Amino acid sequence: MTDKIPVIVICGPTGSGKTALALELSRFYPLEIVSADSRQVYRRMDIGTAKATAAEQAVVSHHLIDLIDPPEEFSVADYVERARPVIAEIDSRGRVPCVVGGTGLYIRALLGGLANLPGGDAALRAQLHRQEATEGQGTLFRRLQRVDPEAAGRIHPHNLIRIVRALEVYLLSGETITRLNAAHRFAEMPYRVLQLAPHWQRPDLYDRIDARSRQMLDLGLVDEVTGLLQNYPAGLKIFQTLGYREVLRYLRREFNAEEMLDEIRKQTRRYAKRQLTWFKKEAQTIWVDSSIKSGRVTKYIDDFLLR
RNA sequence: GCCCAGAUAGCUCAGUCGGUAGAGCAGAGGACUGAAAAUCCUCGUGUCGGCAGUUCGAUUCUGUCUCUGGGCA
Repeated sequence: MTDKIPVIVICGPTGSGKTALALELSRFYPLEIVSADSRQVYRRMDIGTAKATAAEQAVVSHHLIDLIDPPEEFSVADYVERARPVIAEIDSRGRVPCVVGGTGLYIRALLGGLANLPGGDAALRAQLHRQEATEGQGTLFRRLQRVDPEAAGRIHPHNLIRIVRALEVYLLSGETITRLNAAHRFAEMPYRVLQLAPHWQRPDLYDRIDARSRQMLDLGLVDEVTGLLQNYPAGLKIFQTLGYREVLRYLRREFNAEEMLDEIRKQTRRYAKRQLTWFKKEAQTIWVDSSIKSGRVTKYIDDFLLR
């Protein structure tokens, strides 16, 4: 029980001040930051992912940032595999790992473990998508109904990505995703966790998102995307990233500058809402007044670390 | 000051041959186990600008007032 490594988690929606809070806390506690962000793992995606700046990274050690180049693929499993040893090392140095990020699935998998499923197979996925395209909409869903009716009952017929994944698991392992997941339920619990999330009134959060969207453009997001396009094809997955895809459409003249900004703001608000839905569902999330001055955050941490 | 056109959901607008109304967008809620900043689902009651008249019944017709565009002086 008590020999479990203590981990502080700062999660929550984009723009809620997770990074700032972590930096602030690192002045009072021997923290090292473990990013939990599916886009900050990419090099050359700095502005649009609101990555901690070099100066900020110099103040506290940051981990799991800038791991791979844009053409490379990355998954939850890669994340967990890399994060686990990093956390162990931080602990062995007598410091406290502080997981900071908004990618809910990564955090859940890190803290709860991942079921023993086969990894993603790009070629198989492409093949399945081809089947859907040639044989008509609904083909894969009907196939899933035959193979794993329970999964088909859970997954909406339009949610192709999920349908493909469920079929992929079956085709690669011979076992259904339903059965493989059933025993697991994110129940590993390898760490002792304090999970905090900055709390905001919705309009205030949206104001922050609006301001940050504009700031990203002011800092040169368009140039960042242009630079990426000079080196990589526009078909890469990273160009589906919020912010980057809107800039791409601007560069293709589908948007003018104002429409691009509006679209980034809107999509970011929607993203924040999805994140809120995710973290609200996790009962252990403690929503805290984000200003450290209230003393509430430090109280939680003191209690947690002294336990 | 006069003439014309508007005033309906947060926004843009449609509509009701008189039986209290519906689209798009915005917004809200939700799902999620190797693509997760991805992907997917659900949700539309609002003094139909105010007041009065006609009518069994007015958001709809009539009058009047207010406001907003545009035009003429």
